[in-house]
Amino acid sequence: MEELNPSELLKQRLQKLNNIKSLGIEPYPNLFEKEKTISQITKEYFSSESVPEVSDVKIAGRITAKRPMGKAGFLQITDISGKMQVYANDKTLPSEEHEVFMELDIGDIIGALGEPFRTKTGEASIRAREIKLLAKNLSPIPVVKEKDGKVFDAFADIETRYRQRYLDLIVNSEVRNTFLMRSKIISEIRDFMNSKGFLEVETPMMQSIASGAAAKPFKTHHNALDIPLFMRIAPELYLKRLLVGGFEKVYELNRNFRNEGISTKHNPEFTMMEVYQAYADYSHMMKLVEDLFLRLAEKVAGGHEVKYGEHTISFKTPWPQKTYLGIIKEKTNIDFSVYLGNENPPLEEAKKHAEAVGVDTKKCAEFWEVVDEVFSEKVENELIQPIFITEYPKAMSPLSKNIPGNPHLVERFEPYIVGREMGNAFSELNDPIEQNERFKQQLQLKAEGAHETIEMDEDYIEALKVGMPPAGGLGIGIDRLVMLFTNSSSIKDVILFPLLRPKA
RNA sequence: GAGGCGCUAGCUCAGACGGUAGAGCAACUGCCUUUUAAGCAGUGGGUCCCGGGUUCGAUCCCCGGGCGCCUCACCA
Repeated sequence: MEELNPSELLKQRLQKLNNIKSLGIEPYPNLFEKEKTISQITKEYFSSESVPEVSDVKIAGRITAKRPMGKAGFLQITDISGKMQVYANDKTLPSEEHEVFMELDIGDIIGALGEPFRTKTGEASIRAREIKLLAKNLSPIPVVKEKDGKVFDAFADIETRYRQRYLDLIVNSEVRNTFLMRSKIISEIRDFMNSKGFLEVETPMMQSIASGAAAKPFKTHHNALDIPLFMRIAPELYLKRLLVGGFEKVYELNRNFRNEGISTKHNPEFTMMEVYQAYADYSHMMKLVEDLFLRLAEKVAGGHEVKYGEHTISFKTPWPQKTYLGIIKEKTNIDFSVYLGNENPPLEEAKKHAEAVGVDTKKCAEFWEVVDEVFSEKVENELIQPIFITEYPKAMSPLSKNIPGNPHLVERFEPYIVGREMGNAFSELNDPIEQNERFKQQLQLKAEGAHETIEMDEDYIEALKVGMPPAGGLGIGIDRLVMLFTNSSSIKDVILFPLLRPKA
């Protein structure tokens, strides 16, 4: 029990708990079998004016409002599907249960059995002839009131909402809806992928080399082997080992971990889907992305349009395409393509161009970092409607395959929606000798001070030497996708328990 | 990591030349047997985020710290 300074509220609740026990009633019974949700009951008994005559409707959920009147009273019960009133008085209930009924609190979980009826104002209700306490609430929940769509005394403190998400879920129905939607979206994605013949697989979350992306990993240690391990920053290289192994269409939908900042768009653990298809290339991945987003829009929003903030996003296919360097030129008039053939493109010149259009390049240590800075400052935010940005410089894409006949550009695209990168895809580099060279170039760039580079993975080169079929690959950030389809502005609003610093 | 803002009752928030605080809801007591932001009457409840300084006196002023939010940086 509570040791230190039980609050007055807690003392009162504990007193009630004892009262209930002294009546011989178990305040935390083992089981109450719920047969129907509130919305099912509503549909079944209250879809017309006249309520069918039955006496044994069973309802269970949490008390979220209480309107007592003398020896009678109404309780508002909320379950996962909705809300319903339960009415009882000293005639409808046995005397002992009536005694408990009178003592019930907002926050208690109860089950009730009784006949459905409409009150004189027409509200769907249950007249209880049996009420069972299922869990006594000792720590009061926020009480939110509502009238005509207007919310009073909203539970709004963001920090408490995230730290005690269960209260947020109990009290704020739009939060509950967002997470119901998240589950639905993820399940739709799996259905979609499975229906296209992709196999869902699981590859290591703990890896001895954190490669496959450019990011800082979390480090841990395995005691028995006495080796360092890293939480994965991407499953990419393992999934491609599976292509070597003969699987032809695989995907993994699970967590990645990156030891980087926290923001409205970043959580250290986030959900990613990666897809690999052998005997395909990036154009197949484009089609897959278009079809997937359109299907999600149809399932979630009932059409090809989704509202996000002030924007209405249309997922009609096909999406437009623009090349990476082309759109930079279009928006800034800087033509970086003239440097493509240059082995060592001049950093200072890039900075001069960038600064001329007002881009701060202080942090950039390398030519292509400057280019990418220009892209994110001057282009990204304007890509509201779905678009594919294509043809990335090879130097920025160490795992992708060249465009045939073009040694400087790779077959790669990134889908952008509402100014955000939603994914990354390319034709997978399967030449082990070239891949080895690309890893080495990454090491070189790192030595020159580039901030994020991809780690060398020699074991992966070994796999490629066995032979990987030509393939297209795709990664999609699922949290951001869910943000888009749930009209959420912070990633914390689509992650049930976002990382927060522990309360001291 | 930097800057800005915030932290007062269980919840939402007021407030005070610096003299240890208040409302609504929730809770408690009484009345009320179809209410629905139920109603009426009454009652209780606070280390005013933490620590230090100034002061006769700090929740308020100053300094330091904690946590959060927003913006920026990095990425997805």
